[in-house]
Amino acid sequence: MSTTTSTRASAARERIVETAFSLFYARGIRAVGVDLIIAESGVAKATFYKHFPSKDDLVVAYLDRVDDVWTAQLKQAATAAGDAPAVQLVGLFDALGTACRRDGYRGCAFINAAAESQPGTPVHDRTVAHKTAVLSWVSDLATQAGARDPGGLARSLTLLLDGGLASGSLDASPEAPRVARECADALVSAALAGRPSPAAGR
Amino acid sequence: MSTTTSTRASAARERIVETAFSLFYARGIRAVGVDLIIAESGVAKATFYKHFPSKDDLVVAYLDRVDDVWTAQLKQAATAAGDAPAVQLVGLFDALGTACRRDGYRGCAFINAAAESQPGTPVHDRTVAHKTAVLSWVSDLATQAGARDPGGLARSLTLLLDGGLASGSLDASPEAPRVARECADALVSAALAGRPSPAAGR
DNA sequence: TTGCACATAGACAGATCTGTCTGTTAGCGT
DNA sequence: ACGCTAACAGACAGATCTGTCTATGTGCAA
Repeated sequence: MSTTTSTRASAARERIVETAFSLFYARGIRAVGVDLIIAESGVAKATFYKHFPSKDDLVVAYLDRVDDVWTAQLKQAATAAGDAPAVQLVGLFDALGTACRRDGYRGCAFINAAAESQPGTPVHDRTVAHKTAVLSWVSDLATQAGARDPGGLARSLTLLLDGGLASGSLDASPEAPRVARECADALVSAALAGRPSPAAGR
Repeated sequence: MSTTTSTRASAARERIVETAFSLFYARGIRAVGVDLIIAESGVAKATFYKHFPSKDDLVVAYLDRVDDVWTAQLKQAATAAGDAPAVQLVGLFDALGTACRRDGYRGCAFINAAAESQPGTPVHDRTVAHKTAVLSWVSDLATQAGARDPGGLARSLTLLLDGGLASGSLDASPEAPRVARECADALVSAALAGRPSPAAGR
């Protein structure tokens, strides 16, 4: 087992991805050159290109990192709200509020990346995959909650979530996440009306 | 009166803005160089820089153009749906469906532009101004409709709209706009429950 | 000790991008 | 007929960006 190797490789690679995470998000992907990332992460150019044969490879790694982080925050917010799926569907919106409040918040990294890439490219595909994964997770939750139309409810909620993510950076007020959460609450309640049992129906 | 002058000036300027409109939207702002716009619009470089001293000036003109077009489409969809404000609040979502169906659709030009610019710059400010204007228009409509909480309703609806605009480009299915519209319908009905009169209440 | 895998340092090529500058051409009003 | 203004054509400077290449250093294992 090449523990030593991969550990050492990780050190440089990890620094690169970490730096890319900050810079790409804060300034945009095209606005940040590899030279800056190399300088900022204190890595040699050859090392950089050994780990990431092209800039796009790093961008993909960046998006994978964002996916890990954001998905974890969503799930954490959901479970923190309670055990019942219906409660979790609303609770996940707390992650939105937390994200928008963080300073340096600049919207959804995926939507931003999609804005800078063409459909059909690996980078753009990553965005689609992420949004699909979130939708499917919310859909499962809606099914477990016993919603009348789980797919439709999930779609509505993710629409609201994406809207909140997009608006949050254009609007200093904390109103957007709050309204999104309240709105989600109303939608979930409506979708569950008449089947208030904690366990899924039938 | 310099009618002649401004008419002539318009010809070149108009071609530039029109070209920028297509290219910036389709490929992203940073991805399109001024050289390409100059070539594509068949204009001399000196002429370009006479009308737009810097690329950013053109980007601002581009966003102003998008604002005109999109705002008109929203209002057209709203009035086409009917005269009652409550109906218009839902009807405006038809513009979303139409936009998403157009091919080459690549999300909201403003959100995309914001993704490529820094807060505090003229370009970014344009985005904020646009979103603020839409919110305020929807808010007026909600007030006229006699909604319980016009501001909150307007916020919810624009959240849904932005979410639809963002998701629409990541998701080939026409489901997002449809769900957004249905969801808007539910929200408007809920906000108006108990005051079904076409004229605002009290 | 010798070799190997990984890292550093930084010069370099080639493309591209923004913005400037020079010189020429065409239409319009006086 | 003349001059003004806008437009055209395109070379040029300077910066920046991606990606390659050479030369060197370092720690671990056999």
